[in-house]
Amino acid sequence: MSLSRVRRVSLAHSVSSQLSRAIVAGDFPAGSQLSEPSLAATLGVSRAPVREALIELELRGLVEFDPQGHTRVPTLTPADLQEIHALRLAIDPLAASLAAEHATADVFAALEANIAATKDAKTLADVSRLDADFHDRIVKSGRNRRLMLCWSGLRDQVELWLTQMQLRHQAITKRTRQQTVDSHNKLLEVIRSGDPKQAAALAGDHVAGWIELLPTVTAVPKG
Amino acid sequence: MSLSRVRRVSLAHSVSSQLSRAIVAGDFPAGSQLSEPSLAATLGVSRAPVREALIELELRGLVEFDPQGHTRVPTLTPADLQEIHALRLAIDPLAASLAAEHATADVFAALEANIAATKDAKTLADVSRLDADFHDRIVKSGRNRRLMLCWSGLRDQVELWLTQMQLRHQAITKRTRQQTVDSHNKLLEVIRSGDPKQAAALAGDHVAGWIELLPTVTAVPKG
DNA sequence: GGGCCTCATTCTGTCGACAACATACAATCA
DNA sequence: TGATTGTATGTTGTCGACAGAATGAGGCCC
Repeated sequence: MSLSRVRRVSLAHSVSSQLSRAIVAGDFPAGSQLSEPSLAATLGVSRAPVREALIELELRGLVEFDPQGHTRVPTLTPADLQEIHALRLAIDPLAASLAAEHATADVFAALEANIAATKDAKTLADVSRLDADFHDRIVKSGRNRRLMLCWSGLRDQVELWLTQMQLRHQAITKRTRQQTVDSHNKLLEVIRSGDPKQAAALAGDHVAGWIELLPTVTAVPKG
Repeated sequence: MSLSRVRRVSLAHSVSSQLSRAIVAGDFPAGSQLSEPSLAATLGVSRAPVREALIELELRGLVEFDPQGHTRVPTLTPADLQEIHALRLAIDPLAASLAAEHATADVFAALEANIAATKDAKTLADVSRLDADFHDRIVKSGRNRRLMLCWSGLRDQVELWLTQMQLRHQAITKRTRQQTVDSHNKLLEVIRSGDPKQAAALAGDHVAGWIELLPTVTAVPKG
């Protein structure tokens, strides 16, 4: 039997990850207030870890503090989404180019598995989750911690936006799914080829394509 | 007389800004441990606001938590600087293109004043501060909060790196200064022209130029 | 009946205290 | 002497408590 390193996990971290999952999943309506005492009571901890988690979530864009100091779930507007997309148009090409330089075989395997899974996706939530995971692996393979930090914040906010638009359970069209699969396949191949510039260019196209895809899905909310 | 909104400023915010200034200024040696009790005693507050400030500083990259939970001033390596520069190569063009779309007359005035001040810069610290301010205004004029957040973190870390390299008081050559002035002038003009694509391209060149400039100043530390 | 004042509630910001844990050092034993 | 144990100190993670501010309900006066 091999012993593995014991890692102590703080309550604040548990609260943070639980809260971020809950917020992204839509457990709290947009604009609703998160009171520290009530969260602390619900989670069975004191206010201190809750407070620390909220500070972290604020910097990640999953909650915001109003002028009175109350914590609220932000109501993401089209302008917010535009901000996010503008940043992604700058970030994703960098991620792809770094991946082209540093990615290893196991990354490719994971990306292939991800694409295979995407072919079975039924809802927008499935595609979204798999897409986020796909880009997660690309970003991580680039080995740039600061880039990862920036990306993870954007990713969570996109997920939150999907939830707030009530798009999570909308069925996807074959065309949307196929488009995603094709796009990811191309991205994977160019990264595997190891050409940073081509990878960056294609990643930019990928994001731009996704942005253009949005109106078609937002046009019919409540699938 | 016009009344401005009274903003209550929390101790945590004061601690955060004081600490970030102190860290960037080099008051704490690289790698040194920041103990909460001692900081709290020095600042005359309890540990709670100090803790909150440290969490914020960690997400901004000005401190890091080691596995034991101790807070340390990160020792920025060349690899860190490379990470930062890679991100800036992606971020700055976006900032410039947004500025080209949204910047107003007062921004141009401020940028002109900044360039004028740069002509009198004596040390690398001067140039660095003015350069950071120059880009600050460009980023802010783009009206993308998420971009501003990302940028401000990078800016502080670059400042910290300059401090750790003991480059702050190094005299600058006329050539370096002139190069900065010329580059900023060109950037200002292309932003003023309102062409986002050109602005983005030029901003990328600007960052790349600055990166290439670095070896020449790091080659002779301790001016 | 409408506007104003008071009060109760709730929340945040801050504080001091305690337990668990890590680290360094001194003491002990083979 | 060298390894091990015990101890003392310092630090973090967490908790409960309190003051000040904001908010809303309810009563009161005109």
